[in-house]
Amino acid sequence: MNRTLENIDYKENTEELAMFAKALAHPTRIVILKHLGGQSCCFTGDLVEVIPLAQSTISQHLKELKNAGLIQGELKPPKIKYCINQENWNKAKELFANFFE
Amino acid sequence: MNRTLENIDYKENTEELAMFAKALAHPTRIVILKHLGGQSCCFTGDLVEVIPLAQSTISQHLKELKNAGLIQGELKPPKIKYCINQENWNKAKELFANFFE
DNA sequence: TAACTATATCGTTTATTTACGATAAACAAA
DNA sequence: TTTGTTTATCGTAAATAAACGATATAGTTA
Repeated sequence: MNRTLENIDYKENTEELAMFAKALAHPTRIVILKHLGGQSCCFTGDLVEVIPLAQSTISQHLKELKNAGLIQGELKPPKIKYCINQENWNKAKELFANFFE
Repeated sequence: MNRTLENIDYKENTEELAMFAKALAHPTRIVILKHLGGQSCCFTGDLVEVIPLAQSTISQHLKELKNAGLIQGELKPPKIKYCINQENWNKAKELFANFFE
């Protein structure tokens, strides 16, 4: 990490694109997003059954996707239904599309 | 990192997409790629002048982009001319486009 | 051959990420 | 109220990433 330099300010799009890319930078998170793909949603437990990782690990990945804004959780006690956040998904889609021309 | 579980095998596209995303997951690397954008190429030194980071740090980022296959270096002694690797760039472009539908 | 130039690599430090098991929290149902 | 279910959070260990300065390397030029 940067230790001695004051923070660089990149253009906003640059930061945002890097942020979305970081969210996609792990195969488990790609799998989760593919699972949620299109309009469909799912519960944490569904993912735990499909992905061979500890429940806590999957929860952690979900948190990162949520922090990046790509998904959102809706309370359906005692479960939580996760869906794509369509607005940010579209934003990410556009940022990548523009980036690649 | 995964310590106790044998490696999961994700589908190939999943791994590859995550790998490209990881390469894009830092604003400095986005800046570098934008700089190289389209067909134009540049030398390491050009980037060092533009980006306020140590030369060694930039070289490190270039190495990661090269490892991901997104750029390639051509010897123009004593310089090295970096360009987009168009083939892999297109592959990445397609993977992202498909992923986002 | 000796110096110069441009870039890569090495060694190091600090921060972040990824994984786990254990535990806590929120809510429903008994 | 107690129990069960589902998910998040905590604490921790190991790996990886990001930054730097110092040094090595490759190829020109003097």
